[in-house]
Amino acid sequence: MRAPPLASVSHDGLNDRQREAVRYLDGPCLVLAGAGSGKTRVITRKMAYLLGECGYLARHVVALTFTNKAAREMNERVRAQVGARLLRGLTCGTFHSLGLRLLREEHACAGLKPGFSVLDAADGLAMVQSLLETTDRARLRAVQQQISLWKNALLAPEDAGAHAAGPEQLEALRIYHSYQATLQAWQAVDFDDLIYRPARLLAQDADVRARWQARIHYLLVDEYQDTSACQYALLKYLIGDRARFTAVGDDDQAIYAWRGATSENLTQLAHDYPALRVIKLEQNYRSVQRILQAANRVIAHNPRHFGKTLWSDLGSGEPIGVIAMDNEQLEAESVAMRLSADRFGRAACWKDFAVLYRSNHQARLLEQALRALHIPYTVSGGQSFFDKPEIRDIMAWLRLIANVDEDPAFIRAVTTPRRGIGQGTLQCLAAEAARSGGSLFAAARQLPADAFPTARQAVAVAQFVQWMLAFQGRLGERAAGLLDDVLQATGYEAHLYDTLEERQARTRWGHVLELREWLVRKAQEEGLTLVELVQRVALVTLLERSDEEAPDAVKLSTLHAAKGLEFPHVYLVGVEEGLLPHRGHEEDPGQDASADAARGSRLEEERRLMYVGMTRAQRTLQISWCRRRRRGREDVACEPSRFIAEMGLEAGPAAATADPQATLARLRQLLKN
DNA sequence: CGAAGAGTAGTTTTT
DNA sequence: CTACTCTTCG
Repeated sequence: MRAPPLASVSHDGLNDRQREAVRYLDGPCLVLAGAGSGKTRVITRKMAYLLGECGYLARHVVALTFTNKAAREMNERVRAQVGARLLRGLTCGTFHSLGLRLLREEHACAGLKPGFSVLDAADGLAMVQSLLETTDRARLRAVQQQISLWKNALLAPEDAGAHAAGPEQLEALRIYHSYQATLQAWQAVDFDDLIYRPARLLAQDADVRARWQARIHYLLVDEYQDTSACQYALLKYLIGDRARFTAVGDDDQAIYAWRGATSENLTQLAHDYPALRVIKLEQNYRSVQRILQAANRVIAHNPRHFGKTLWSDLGSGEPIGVIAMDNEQLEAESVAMRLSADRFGRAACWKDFAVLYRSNHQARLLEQALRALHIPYTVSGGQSFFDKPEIRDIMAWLRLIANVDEDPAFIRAVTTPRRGIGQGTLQCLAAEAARSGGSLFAAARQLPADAFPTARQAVAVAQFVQWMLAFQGRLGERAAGLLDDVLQATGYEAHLYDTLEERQARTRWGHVLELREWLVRKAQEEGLTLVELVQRVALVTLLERSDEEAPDAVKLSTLHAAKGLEFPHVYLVGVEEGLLPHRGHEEDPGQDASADAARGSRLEEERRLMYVGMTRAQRTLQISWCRRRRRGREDVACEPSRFIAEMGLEAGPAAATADPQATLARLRQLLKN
């Protein structure tokens, strides 16, 4: 982060407001931190303050974030200030990882066995599919999302009925009931359960509540505006009457309402804790004035609860560029070329640049365009390492060893690599499981050999069961040896080379070895058992090495994934009606009195997304939109986003009047030489 | 049972 | 255009 000007700070590098936020420990504290106002600095300094000067023991301090990356960064920054020794025992992680830990430690009270599984979204969707018996993907996702929203609103299946309206919601409710029952039968939890179940448990069980409240003496929450009702409930139970906590957030950057977050939690906090000290951070240390002013104008179109006015003394900066391109292909090419020219012209590094967009699929064209000009880049988000089929294959084995009752893992493990067990055999097992009410594995174990159509199937199943039981008995061993034996037993490497082309097999096997390395390293570093490792993997979205090595590369990122980051130069692409704001989110606020009108309209959230994107930029901001864009099959005409008008740029001789197409041709010529 | 082929549907954001 | 699903054949 850029060093603040000397005049406004004292020796400790904090301004008055920031210092107040760090030092205030007497009661509940809410820090309203505008974009670029030094939020991370405050939160890490406060942790250092607690652990250092105030003598809090690390194991009594909990800091919660939304992403693993944010947690890791926070950890490092605090360590740099207080040293590794004082950090031992500190809980600094995501809501989900804290929830997982609580469930693990209190598994008996929660009605779970120690090796319970954590299902990822794909497994959850598969379960909804089997329950709903349809292949309509849109419908399946809608049901899954509805269930997720109910959980985030802390509604059990029994309670959700009161909030379900219409045949579709009632159907979703029916699925919700059986969904939870099936999870319990599998001894599995889904992502949302990692918050939902701990919150319920703390509400119901006074002993558990007392245990955790005694343990947490101070709690800090980052990105508080993105908490759901469920997460807020969890927080309240953890905080207890002591109410020693600091929440940091910015209602203007709330962009996760679609997954159950309610920025009402900000106003709710003042109601629930009348002693709440509210501190506003309004000086922006990131962006030049032109950018900040335009962003302020855009966000001013939203109704706002807290009157923050961000200001900056970093100079006015260059005008914001807005250009229109004929289609997304040209847009991507022009970004690539302007990027090249910019880097040269400003003598900057590649990593000083970011290209931001609304939705993931936009990355494709940009990647192509950048690759064509040999511009190094990294893509944030996108498909995760742990989503790769070869990784899911191996993980299915490990998950099954940890919890033989988890049917999704069973199905995957028993069918890959192919071992003569297919649809027919699985149907046999499913029938038995349905009859006895047990898991597929239990069925495989119990079913006599003559229950299968062919003897071959019976043998294959029996052998698989033997394997599994043998591995299960070795759960206590070191992860490395067990893992190697699993790979050996499955013959996975040979399977890859048998079924794929040489090249592909080699990369995939490489991934498997990477996974092996990662698991073994984790096991050693943090002293985790295989069971713990397997549970944690569901929460890890990216391999950690990916941002450890910091190559000099342009960052391609969705707006959502860009939150919390900053770049000297930002290109914001696809700023059109229908994309940003996204289709179906353009309705004007106010008219309908439906439930989510209270939560603020979707348009407002899209506007905040624009605001987040703009405020990532430190020095220059380039915005582009396309006159035509391919949507599905057909080309459609597009109009510039209303947010461009809302920026209120002075109509000058700047970029608006330049002919981008001509510029493009000129640049193209330039690059040829 | 499993692999290769043809046809078909699909585009928001993520822990 | 691509990725995935369902179908058909060995």
